[in-house]
Amino acid sequence: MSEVETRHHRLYDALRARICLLDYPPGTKLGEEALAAEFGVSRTPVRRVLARLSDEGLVETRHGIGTIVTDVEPAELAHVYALRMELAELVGRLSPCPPEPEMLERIRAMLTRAEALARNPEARAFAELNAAFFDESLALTGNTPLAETAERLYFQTARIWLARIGALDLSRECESFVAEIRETLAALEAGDVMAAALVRRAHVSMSFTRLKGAEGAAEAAGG
Amino acid sequence: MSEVETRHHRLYDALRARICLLDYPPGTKLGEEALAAEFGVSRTPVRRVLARLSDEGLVETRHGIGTIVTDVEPAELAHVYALRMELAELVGRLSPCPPEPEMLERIRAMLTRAEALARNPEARAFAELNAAFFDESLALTGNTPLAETAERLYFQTARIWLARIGALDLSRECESFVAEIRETLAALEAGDVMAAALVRRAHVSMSFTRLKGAEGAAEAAGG
DNA sequence: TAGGATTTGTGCGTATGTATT
DNA sequence: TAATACATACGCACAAATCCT
Repeated sequence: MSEVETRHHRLYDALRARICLLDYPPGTKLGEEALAAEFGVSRTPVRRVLARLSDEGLVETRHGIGTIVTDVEPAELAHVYALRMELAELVGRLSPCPPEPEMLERIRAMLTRAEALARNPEARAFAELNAAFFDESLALTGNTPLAETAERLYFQTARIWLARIGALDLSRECESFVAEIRETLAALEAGDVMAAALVRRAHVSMSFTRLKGAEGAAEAAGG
Repeated sequence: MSEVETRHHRLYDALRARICLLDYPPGTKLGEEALAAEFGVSRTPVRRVLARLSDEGLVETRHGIGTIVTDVEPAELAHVYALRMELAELVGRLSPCPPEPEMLERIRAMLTRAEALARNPEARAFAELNAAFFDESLALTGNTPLAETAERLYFQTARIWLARIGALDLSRECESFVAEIRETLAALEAGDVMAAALVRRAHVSMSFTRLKGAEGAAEAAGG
């Protein structure tokens, strides 16, 4: 990979992570000059990265105003979740890849961390571990376009889910996550990728149901 | 829409169409300077569009060499088709939208044009009509992320299909297309979006099968 | 091997658009 | 309403990379 591409990825990954972990919550204004100074480059490569984030819908750039981290409307959120559920299942049906031993080892390590997290819940550590687990799940399909699509959709809504997690029961979310990793591990150790995919689909569905419930409760309470 | 965005879309749509209709076949070098001169802008907005096309995988930009229209490997092609089939079905399951009368009218007009094309096959006109029909099909779902994903995948492989169409029986492709429009129209006139989605899935599948058959025949013949 | 031609990447000054006072 | 501040969009000149002779 060329040095240009390396730097682009470094910038892109850093900004995307900050957006999705709410270091930059929706509405945050990202100054080209400030980012350029922080990363030790000029405005040009920064603008290249912001353009990509804009094409992907994570930020919105407007002439004379700035580059602002976007929010996601509830209707759009529902659509993304509905699609993510279907894609999760497709991971088990289109070119499923049996997991390598190293992958199982990594997931076991995640389970340990998740269990510790469940005993001592913390939103940000939860979000990071969740993202890492999602990243592993993408390796279960050899269908590259499917993996790329699933990843894009995950990053489009991860930050919204994290933003609303205060309204949810964080410890309950952690419990559910631990259960998901356990069930996934059992499926993968049996070599059943389809079962792992169905577990994931079920948990995406439940996660969205809890999200909707929390939203409804917040609205009913006048929030 | 701002003037900046308007120009961006004009450039983007133009270049994407040229790539997908094989005005720029894979391997073509797109010069920033030349495009800037043709569209009466400087290199900057051209580079903005080429960056987007690069992120979407339609071109590949390399320092010191140029921006080159990509090709798609057979394995990748198979993955994209497999995914497109599934997404075609999802159009009927996720937020299906009953078609408006104007849409039916437009599809009837397409049927007429397709029938004329079947009597007098022509690859480029076929490709354009096919793209227009696909565009209409996206309106059948209210799930925006699904529609956007389906569109991206369509544009990733449309040019490959068109490039290989010489190896196929063009008149047979036209016949199949006429049949697809007829069946789709029947389904939509009955208000059955799911049936229309299944028709589409079936035809995407058959199209890929014919493509594989032609590839295999070409290889067997030593091509 | 060297050097010139060509092409993209970068840096920065300027133009343009927006919001606020 | 006008002026000012500030941010992005643009265009150009130069640097860096590649190819060909």
